Amino acid sequence: MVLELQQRLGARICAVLKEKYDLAIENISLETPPDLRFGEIATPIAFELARKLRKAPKIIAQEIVTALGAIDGFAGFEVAGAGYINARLDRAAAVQMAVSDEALPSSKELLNAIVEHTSINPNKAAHIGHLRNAILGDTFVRLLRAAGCKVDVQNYIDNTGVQVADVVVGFLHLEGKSLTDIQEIIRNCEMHRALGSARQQSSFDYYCWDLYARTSQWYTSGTTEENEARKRLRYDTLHAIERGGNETSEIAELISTAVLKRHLETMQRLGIEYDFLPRESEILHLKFWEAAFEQLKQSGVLYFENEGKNQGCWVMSRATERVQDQAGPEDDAKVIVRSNSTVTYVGKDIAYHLWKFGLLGRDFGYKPFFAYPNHECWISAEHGETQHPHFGAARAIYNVIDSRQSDPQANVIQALRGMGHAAEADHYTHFSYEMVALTPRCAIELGYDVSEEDLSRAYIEVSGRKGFGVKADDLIDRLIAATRAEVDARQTGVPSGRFVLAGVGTARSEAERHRIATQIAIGALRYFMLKYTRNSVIAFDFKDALSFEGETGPYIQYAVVRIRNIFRKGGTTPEAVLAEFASQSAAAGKSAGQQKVTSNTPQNSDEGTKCQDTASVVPQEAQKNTEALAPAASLTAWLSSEENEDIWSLWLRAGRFSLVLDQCIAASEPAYLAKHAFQLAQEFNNFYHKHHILTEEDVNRKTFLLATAAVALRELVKALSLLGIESPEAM
RNA sequence: GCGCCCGUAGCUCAGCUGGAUAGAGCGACUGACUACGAAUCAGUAGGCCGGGAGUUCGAAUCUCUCCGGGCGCACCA
Repeated sequence: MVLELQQRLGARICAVLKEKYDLAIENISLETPPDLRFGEIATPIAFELARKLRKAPKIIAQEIVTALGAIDGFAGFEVAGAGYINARLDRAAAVQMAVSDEALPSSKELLNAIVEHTSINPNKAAHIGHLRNAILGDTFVRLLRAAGCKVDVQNYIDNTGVQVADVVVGFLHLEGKSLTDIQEIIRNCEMHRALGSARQQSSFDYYCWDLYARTSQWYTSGTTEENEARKRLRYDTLHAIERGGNETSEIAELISTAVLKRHLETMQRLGIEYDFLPRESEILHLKFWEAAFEQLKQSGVLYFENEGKNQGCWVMSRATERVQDQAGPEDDAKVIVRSNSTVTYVGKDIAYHLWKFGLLGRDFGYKPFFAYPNHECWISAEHGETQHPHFGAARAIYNVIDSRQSDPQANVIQALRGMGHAAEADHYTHFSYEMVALTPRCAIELGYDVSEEDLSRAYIEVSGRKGFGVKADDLIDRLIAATRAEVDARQTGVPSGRFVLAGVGTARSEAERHRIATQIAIGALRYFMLKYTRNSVIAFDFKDALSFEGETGPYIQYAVVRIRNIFRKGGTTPEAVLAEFASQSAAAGKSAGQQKVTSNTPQNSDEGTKCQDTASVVPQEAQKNTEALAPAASLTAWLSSEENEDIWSLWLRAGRFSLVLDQCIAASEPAYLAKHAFQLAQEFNNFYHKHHILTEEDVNRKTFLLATAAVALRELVKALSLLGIESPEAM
């Protein structure tokens, strides 16, 4: 609603500037004034034009205002301050717009996009850092889809790296396990899992977490000779895995696949699903790099270095500035192919991204891998199924990768551009975010040894290698336990201050309690990860993450539950109320437009009768009284009176959704939506305390208040669902 | 040494492309539950927006510089 009106106003101002001053200004900056006293939309355009036109801003503003005339949806314009133009909305009209829930303007060309996120090395359990990645990525996917974009979700699996080799070394050489032993361990974990045993017994990824940390330590814990032998073992294992077709690579595949399944299960708890899992092993075996190498050589992006420190390597110039007159080797260049003719990580990444944009001329094989209730997730394979969906060849890609990787990401973009794929380079977004670290207090709480130096820091980086961090499933389990305690407390009538009314705590089944607790826990977790903007480091602390008050997911969910309770108690539904309110205000709007008051009383229409019988003892009088005023007039009065400013403010906030969505996508920043949802819930709670809806005697006003609640509900549920947070029926 | 990010209330953070009186949450203190459930609401206190200079009618926001903190910059993967 607000977005639409802003666009309308912007276009009109644009036209005025054109005809009046012959100025072609594309983007009229429009903003939200700090206070409703200044109207709903404002523009400082007159300030910008002051110098160009050599006139005082105030005079320009006045000229524009007079030239604007009347615009549909606006009540008027005025000049304020030193030259602001403030626009006041036609509040009754705006409310009607908000009720109709306008379709989203699909302003964006319908881009076919790939969002890649999660991408956890399949050698250990997921930790809180991975949660931030996956939640950010998943939420962004939801935002893009809401805006009408077709999105494939990919989760890149580096199953041939040293990290996997380390766990293989651990199993084979530290634990002396064989292939069949490992199969047995995995089977055992799955059995324990089915029985609902504790995480330590039932999670293969937890087993690997510890083993990986032990192996990492083992490499440096022996004598110098021993350590060297161990390192050799490590690289022999790595190379065997990369080659494939041997028992070591078979073990690696077994481990990484089992851990990957655990990751998908963990993420599924948060409502996160994937479409395709491309694996590094296929990028290797299907010779993606060889195809890319040819293209890179032909385009001249890579060149062979004959001297200097990178002698014998294929390298890529790093920076954009090419100092031509500077002779000699470019030691600063990025090595893509080593002197032993193996390819670096960035090289493989370039090949992979050429595939993403459909520029490689090769494709993966595809096999189904993981079944979600509503769709299948596919995985790359050397020899896939003949029938499979098509991935890749996207117009835009978003890589959710932490900010430490911005250098290699920039390298890939630079290579694309150098190869002449400028459009692709422009649509390549490194969706970067800062890490999740632990506060020293949290680290101590978890029982880790914290050094003196770390104690003095604000936060300590998590490390999978050291086994230092909070595992994702542990956190989710703790959250569910905490929310479950709250749900039970509200259930058994142990009140947090208030008497629990009979009937309020109607006995809920075990399954129901569990479901509610889970919804709240996930809501708390997702909101916690989304409320910070991307480039702020989250210093993780259980106290903050386990909080359900204030700016949290449960706060917003609670507002939803409150609204639902109102409708439940009132014996009506949001849909019915909105339908009634819409027909009422539409009819009234028409009559008001004709300057005539009709005797039409929409309250008596069949739609609205349900909520009538409980309240309104004096329907006849009430109708008589409001007849003189007519719903439109009273609506306008309610929306503009001082003591109802909170109601109008709530409607206005509710109408900002598409504007916020636009901003989120433009800035790749889901936190804006999180903020919006919280503010909306906050305004609703304020409204809730101030106006008691069900005891309102004026039936027209009661309908109006119910409609306000209904729109708030609709917008809250919509915003929450885009944040991946469910709206519980009860709490 | 080079590059990127951060520095805003006691703490954790918002502040969109420069704009009107710098906002939330937590914590502290005061109040409000026999109402549609208080996982809530109202109120009070708390700020040279790291320092300095510049651009501008106008700077938390842009530029430069200094200070403080974090992360990158390998033929590792």
